[in-house]
Amino acid sequence: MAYYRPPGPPPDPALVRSLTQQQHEMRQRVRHEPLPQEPRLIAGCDSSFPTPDTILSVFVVLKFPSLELVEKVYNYGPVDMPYVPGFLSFREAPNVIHAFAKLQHKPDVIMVDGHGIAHPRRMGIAAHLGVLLDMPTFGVAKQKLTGIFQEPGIARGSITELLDAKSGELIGEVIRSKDKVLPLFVSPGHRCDQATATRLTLACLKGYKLPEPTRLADHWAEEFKKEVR
DNA sequence: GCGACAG
DNA sequence: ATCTTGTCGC
Repeated sequence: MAYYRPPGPPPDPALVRSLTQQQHEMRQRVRHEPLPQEPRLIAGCDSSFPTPDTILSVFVVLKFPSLELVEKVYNYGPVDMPYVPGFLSFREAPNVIHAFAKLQHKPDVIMVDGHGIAHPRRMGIAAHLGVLLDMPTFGVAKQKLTGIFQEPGIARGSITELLDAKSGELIGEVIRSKDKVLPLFVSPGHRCDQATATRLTLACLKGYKLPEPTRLADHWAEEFKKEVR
């Protein structure tokens, strides 16, 4: 845990206002609903940074529910936007979109490494990408960004709700994906609902803390990183 | 006023 | 996210 974080360069107030406005507008386009049909292909998405100013985004596509890997692609490019909590998508989405375009097999749903609506303005990167790609998406994050919750039981499969501290609104679910490991934060992005996000996450567990789509995207991000260095 | 703060 | 060794527990 990061108990203390040294102060980084202060984010430009004007930029933050602009990005906040963009999120409010995009939020109006988000829809929550079940998938039209059971997915045949599920994708995993993740990004890494080979150097401080370059980003490498990865997409893996797996058959569902067998979880057999059918494709993996990546895109590598420069990053301009700095990291500001709550505005991660503006820094990563552009490159992620380019990686998605390289896929030969378009998935039925995308599992994103990060939050869906479990975000201050309900626009985490999973929701953001869902709107831009007009694809069903949901987020699986390793750390909480916002909300309150009770610690789920230590047994794999235990689940508790992630609620907005002020309104009490359900913004996600906290899932113990493996015995005794820190829980995951799962929330719908776009064209997906909480029940589906949680169900698919559980269906993609293979004994590791991370579900296969995200775990493999993470793995290949490390492998591809060697190629661009 | 005091914390919290995805990747 | 990224930089990093040894170490604890199943």
